[in-house]
Amino acid sequence: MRISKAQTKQNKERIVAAAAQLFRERGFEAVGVAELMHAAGLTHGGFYNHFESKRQLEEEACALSFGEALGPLSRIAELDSGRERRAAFASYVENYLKSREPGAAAPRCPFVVFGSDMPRQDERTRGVFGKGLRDYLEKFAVALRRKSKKPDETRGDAVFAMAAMVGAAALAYGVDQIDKDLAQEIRAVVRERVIDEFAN
Amino acid sequence: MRISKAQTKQNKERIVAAAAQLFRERGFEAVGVAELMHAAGLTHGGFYNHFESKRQLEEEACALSFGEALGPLSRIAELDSGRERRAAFASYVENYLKSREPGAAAPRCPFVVFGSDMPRQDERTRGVFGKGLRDYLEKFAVALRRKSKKPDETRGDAVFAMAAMVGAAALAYGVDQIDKDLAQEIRAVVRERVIDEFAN
DNA sequence: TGTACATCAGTGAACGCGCGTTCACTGATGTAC
DNA sequence: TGTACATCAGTGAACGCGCGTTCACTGATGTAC
Repeated sequence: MRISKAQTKQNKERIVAAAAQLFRERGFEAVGVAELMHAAGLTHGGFYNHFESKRQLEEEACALSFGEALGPLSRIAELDSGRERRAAFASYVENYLKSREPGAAAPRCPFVVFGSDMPRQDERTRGVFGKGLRDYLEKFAVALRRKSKKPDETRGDAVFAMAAMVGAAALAYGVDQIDKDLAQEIRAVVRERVIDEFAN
Repeated sequence: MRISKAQTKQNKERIVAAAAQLFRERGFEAVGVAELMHAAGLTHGGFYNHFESKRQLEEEACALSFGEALGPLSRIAELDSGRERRAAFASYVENYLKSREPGAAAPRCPFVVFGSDMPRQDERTRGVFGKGLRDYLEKFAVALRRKSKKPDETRGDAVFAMAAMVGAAALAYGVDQIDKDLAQEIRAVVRERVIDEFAN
């Protein structure tokens, strides 16, 4: 049965949204086209009415994930008062490295999840990752700017803080199921140090 | 044709060694049993004479990788002089975050590569990861110990430095093919800050 | 030490399952008059 | 506005390929006498 244009557009958006979430939970390879379509309330046969291939969906899902990740950071960067920015940044770090529920397949940081797969992705998807990371670091630096620091020092702060957060998230996720205490310790240490060093 | 016991043992070791390298280069799923056996100079049919399943090989390859990763760090931890330890640690960080050749599928840090896949691995493999990380952090802390610092502060230093290094490696690897300058910048920033903060 | 037989690592064809992709078909939407 | 036809998103069966796994077979090793 033919579907209205509005409905069609909405269906595609639901597919990409479902893909962004599932890919972030389990990675590209572990989520199949049929499961994705089902998660969007459709059947697998119609997939190729919307996308040329699964890889193209991977690209669009990446782009959506990075866009969503950038939003909250942009809002911090836009705050005028330095005090407010630092308070908001502290909350951001708290949330990024808060302890996860045991069984919860929480939507994860796209940089952590997608990074490992980039070498085997299409050039276009890699471009999306690169742009996502550049934009993210840029906003990160703006969020961390201080009158007392030079711009390139702030840039370094952003790179270093982000690396520490991403590394902590990656390591903690790896041991979360087998050694919850260690996962918590890693998150707590990096959370406190990043906040101490860059939000106070 | 039957093979001597010594030869059999050596063949198995070659399979595990090849797997450790290939898995670190491309991840578990992207490397097939046939390719692995071929890399070890054998044909795929004999695989199950050595392993119950591909997953069991994944576990053994993980264990080998973590063992190999621990060695150099242990050697640093064993140095008596603090000055020597810090110099050796600085070299270690330099090497860990040195720029990679463009096409080189360099053997990567097992924590970066395997972490993402742990939630979908066997409990035993997750155990290997957990033990690998605990041992690694322990040696890391010993390598960083200083008379002027309390043990739990040193522990925090180890967790934080390792998170930053792992995060930098993960991010840099993700953008290495698409934006080499950004990858280099991330490695350089974290390399210098980790060395400044913990090796000086 | 030499001989006869059992063992078992290695080989390569084949199996079976899952997954990405294709296809014929359906029927409501969109369009032309 | 109403009617007739073309379009095309959605459906579910089917295809084909790759990969993990199995299997019958080989022949040198290991062992028993």
